[in-house]
Amino acid sequence: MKRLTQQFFTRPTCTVAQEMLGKILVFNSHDSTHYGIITETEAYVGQDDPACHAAKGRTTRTDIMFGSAGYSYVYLIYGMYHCLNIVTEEIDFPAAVLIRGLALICADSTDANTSAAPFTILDGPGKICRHFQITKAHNKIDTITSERLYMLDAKLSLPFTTTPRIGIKLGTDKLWRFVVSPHDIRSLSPDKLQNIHLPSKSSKNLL
DNA sequence: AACACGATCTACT
DNA sequence: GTAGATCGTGTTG
Repeated sequence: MKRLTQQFFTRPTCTVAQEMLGKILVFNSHDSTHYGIITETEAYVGQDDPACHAAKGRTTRTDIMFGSAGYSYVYLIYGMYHCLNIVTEEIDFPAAVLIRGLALICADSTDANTSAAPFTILDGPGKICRHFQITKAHNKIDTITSERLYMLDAKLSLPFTTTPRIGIKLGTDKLWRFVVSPHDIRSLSPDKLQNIHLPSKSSKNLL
């Protein structure tokens, strides 16, 4: 599987957010590697978007959003949860995609005799970072080149719906949240998943 | 230096 | 449906 390139992220944020659905997020914590199929995203698009953290201009926190596409933007919300974003668009245009949902890929799900739901679904940006142990220590990682945090193109095409963004007060008129339904996640056919070769040392199939 | 509040989640009524 | 946890950041003085 190929990694997502900087060109992938250097495009209109809503396009990137939609196309990130079905891609594989990879994160190496100190003791293990986590994989998840991205199933929900939101776009935050520039200074004209009142919900975007960079709407009021460049600050210490939002500086990363003005930088190169493909960098991580991790922030603490409500004093207790972290949220993971990927910076998009050209330099000096502050925008990012918030990763809100994942279908976890576990080695345990490789048992072909198990007909139970193969995926654990993490719905919510805080849950994702809590599970992966992503913190502000992982802010400003270049996911194009990093071995710690990056994305892979599994060539999956998933249907999705478009809704207003969640948890914001301004900008709710924009339909910039993109969601794959749990049903469509579960109905991912095994033959498609067989094409997913995780970049482990043994490089064995997922299923 | 003090203050208000947020791209959330959980528990409880 | 509503409240509370909890703290970094940006703004104001």
